[in-house]
Amino acid sequence: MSGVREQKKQQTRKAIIDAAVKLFAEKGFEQTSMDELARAAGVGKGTIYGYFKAKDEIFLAYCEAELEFAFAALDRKVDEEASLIEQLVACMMGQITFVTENREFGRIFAREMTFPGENTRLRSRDLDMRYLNKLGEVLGRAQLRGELPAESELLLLIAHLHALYILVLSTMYSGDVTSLENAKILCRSLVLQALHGPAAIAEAPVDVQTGWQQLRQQFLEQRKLEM
Amino acid sequence: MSGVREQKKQQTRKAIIDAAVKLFAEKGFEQTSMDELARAAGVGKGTIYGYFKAKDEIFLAYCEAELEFAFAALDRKVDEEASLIEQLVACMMGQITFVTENREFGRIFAREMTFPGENTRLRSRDLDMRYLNKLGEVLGRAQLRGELPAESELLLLIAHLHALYILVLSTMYSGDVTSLENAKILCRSLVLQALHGPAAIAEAPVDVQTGWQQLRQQFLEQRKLEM
DNA sequence: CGTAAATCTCGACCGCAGTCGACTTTAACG
DNA sequence: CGTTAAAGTCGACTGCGGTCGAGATTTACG
Repeated sequence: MSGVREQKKQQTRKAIIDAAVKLFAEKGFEQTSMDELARAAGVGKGTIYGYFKAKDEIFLAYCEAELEFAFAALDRKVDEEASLIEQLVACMMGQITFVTENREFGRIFAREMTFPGENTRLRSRDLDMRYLNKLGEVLGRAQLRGELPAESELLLLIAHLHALYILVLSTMYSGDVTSLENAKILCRSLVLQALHGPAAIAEAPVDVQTGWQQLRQQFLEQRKLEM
Repeated sequence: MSGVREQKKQQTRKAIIDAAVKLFAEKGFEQTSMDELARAAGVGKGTIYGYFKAKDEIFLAYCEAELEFAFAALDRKVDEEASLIEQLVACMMGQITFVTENREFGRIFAREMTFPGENTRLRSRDLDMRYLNKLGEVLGRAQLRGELPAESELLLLIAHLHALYILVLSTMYSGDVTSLENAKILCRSLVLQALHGPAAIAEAPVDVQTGWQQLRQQFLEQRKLEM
């Protein structure tokens, strides 16, 4: 029962993740082969599969480490005194910025989180629970402040906002939105609409309106012209 | 210039797609190898890559054919006389039903549509434009009927509804929603909220409220208990 | 200790998607 | 026609993710 074995296992696991973090960052996920990874970690290829079911899973482990940073940053970024909308936009943009820092990384991550395969389902669930909780906190505080009707269904609202987040992410991969500023404008417009109904934009501050109009114009032109 | 060559090309292309439709339906996308597909289509494996860049692309071609049915069905299903909400729910459920008929098929499709890779971007854009247009029609008619404020930003609303559709799809793959009925309840609740604001559920008909409450309960239990 | 069982490690191996360049068929032109 | 260039076809081959079972290492126990 001397933890020799357990200790070694932890070491090996760490060696694999460390090697993965290094290689994924250096040359990308797709471009890193399992053979390389095994060599870099100083273990046999088969050994890796004793620790992770699949390459994707290593990737998610890597994500978890990275996500610590992202969430810590989020806590700093979300100003509890700001308006509900600004807080929500900050939440969404925090995630989007993070995911978009490495485009390829982000796509795999987003795909796996949004439409998880059988083997990554539970893990992805854990991960997005954290984000959902964050949204819940923000909404809960707003409800206490009276900025949100008391009879709002928070869970439904969370789902709603999560949907908008996924959409914005999607537009960044489909090419409809190409900059973080535009993503932010889209976030703000959508959140506004979600909280204040279909006519929200018409009643919004001028800068939000013009921002949206520009985005709208870009979208229409792009969809017409391209291909 | 005698179209002999062109004609043959069309034949070959058709043979490949036909074989793909047959095999994909029979044994699934992942389980069908390119060697098999080539043999079934009566061509060499390399030849396929003269017609399609990658396996995914054959898949999308297959989708396009299937989608014809789905859209035709959609036109039949969406009752222009029904309330806006029912029409929107019908749109969403039409897509969801279609995508979910073959789970694995649906996941690949949803992933590729929501977070397209470089090579499938344009094609996926075409495909979802059709759905977006459909939503636009429904919303446009509702606006004329006065069921929607005149100052609504239709494009933003379309984006919004599209987001909700993706979310519902996502819940079906993350395991939070497991039946089409529940998906429908979620759709209806979300659409209601999107059109009437955060307090919409509280003002909704009783059956919608209880449906949502049950779904909510299921979700909470599942997330607590599992794993 | 010794030894048997359990656990862990490894790289040869498998099946697959996708490439390559040798080969065949068609088109173009004198 | 004959000849040449272009277009199309093919399956052996490459590199990959993932498996497997033989062998090494640790544990449990007499």
